[in-house]
Amino acid sequence: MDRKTEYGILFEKWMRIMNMMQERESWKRDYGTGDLLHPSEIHTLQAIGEFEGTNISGLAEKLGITTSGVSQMSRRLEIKGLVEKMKRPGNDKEVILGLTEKGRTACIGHEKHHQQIQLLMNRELDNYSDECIVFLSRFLSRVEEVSGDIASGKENCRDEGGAL
Amino acid sequence: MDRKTEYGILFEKWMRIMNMMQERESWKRDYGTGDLLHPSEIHTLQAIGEFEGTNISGLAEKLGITTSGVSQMSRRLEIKGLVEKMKRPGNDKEVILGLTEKGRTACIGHEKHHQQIQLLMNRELDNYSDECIVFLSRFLSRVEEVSGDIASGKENCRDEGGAL
DNA sequence: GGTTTATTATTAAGTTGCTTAATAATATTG
DNA sequence: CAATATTATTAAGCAACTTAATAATAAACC
Repeated sequence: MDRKTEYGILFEKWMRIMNMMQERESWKRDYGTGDLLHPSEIHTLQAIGEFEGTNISGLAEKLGITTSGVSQMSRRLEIKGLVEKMKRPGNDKEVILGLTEKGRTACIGHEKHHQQIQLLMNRELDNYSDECIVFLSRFLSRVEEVSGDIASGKENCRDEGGAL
Repeated sequence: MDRKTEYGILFEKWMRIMNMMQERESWKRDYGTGDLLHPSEIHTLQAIGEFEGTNISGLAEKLGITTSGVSQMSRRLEIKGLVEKMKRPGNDKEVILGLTEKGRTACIGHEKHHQQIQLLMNRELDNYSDECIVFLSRFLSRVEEVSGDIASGKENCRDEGGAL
């Protein structure tokens, strides 16, 4: 099989995988608390755990969304009993976020889930030579670079980048 | 550097790329008609072009969404002047979909955009040996397989799969 | 100290891309 | 011809945001 044909097949595979990932973005899951959490909810929860004690605007910055979005999401998580909101001591303006016990449980469940996926990848990678691993690492780095370049508008497009 | 460490770095890279792809899913773009089209709009448009003359429910099946969703999206595309709706001859029930000239222009623009991204990947792949290409192809196939398995519920989860 | 300005959080309303449920119209079948 | 099925649309709702407006508090300035 010639190289160009192989490239085409490879690209199609890549695109199919990307599409799968996008579909998966609507799924919800129980991380061990009995609640079905949406990806955005568990993602926010994880960030609250990682930056425990941060205020709304701090978290907004970390997540790259508006304070409004964080405010809404944290209220939802508070209602579900996963997050605690309290005033920062000596400051009546800022609201700082922390995990409840239940929230911590969900975070641990999420972490475990993450590790399970990583394990799957590790098991796959075990089948290949060192050279392959080095190549794959380099290739993914390049994808990340190029993807970032596109995102920062170095391509001739008005508002978007590609899906590489 | 030992293999396990390399695996960790690789996995992080993979996850970062997946996250980038997801963010990109909200961007809109001008495909040569002056309209800024959302990914879903251009995706639907492309499908209408591919299965020209299909009815609403046929397209819904192809896209894996409800007829209601297709009905709404096709109305939007009709309003934007990209899609034409008409009754199937000899049938007052079915609505068949086709592209307008403008819609065709957008589709061609989309195709070109696709090709540009593919070109970027091809150029990158040109730097590697045949062995690397064969490996990458195999690796992506495995990712697709495993990802599909997870999706069809072969993992111990209630409603979700992983992000491999 | 008091006034202006800035920071911070919330809320209301809007958007996208769907979903489910209800409705209406047309086809098909018995 | 009546009952059933297919098809398309609409209304309402949800998730995960956004922008714009509002309200409260803190900081800076004079």
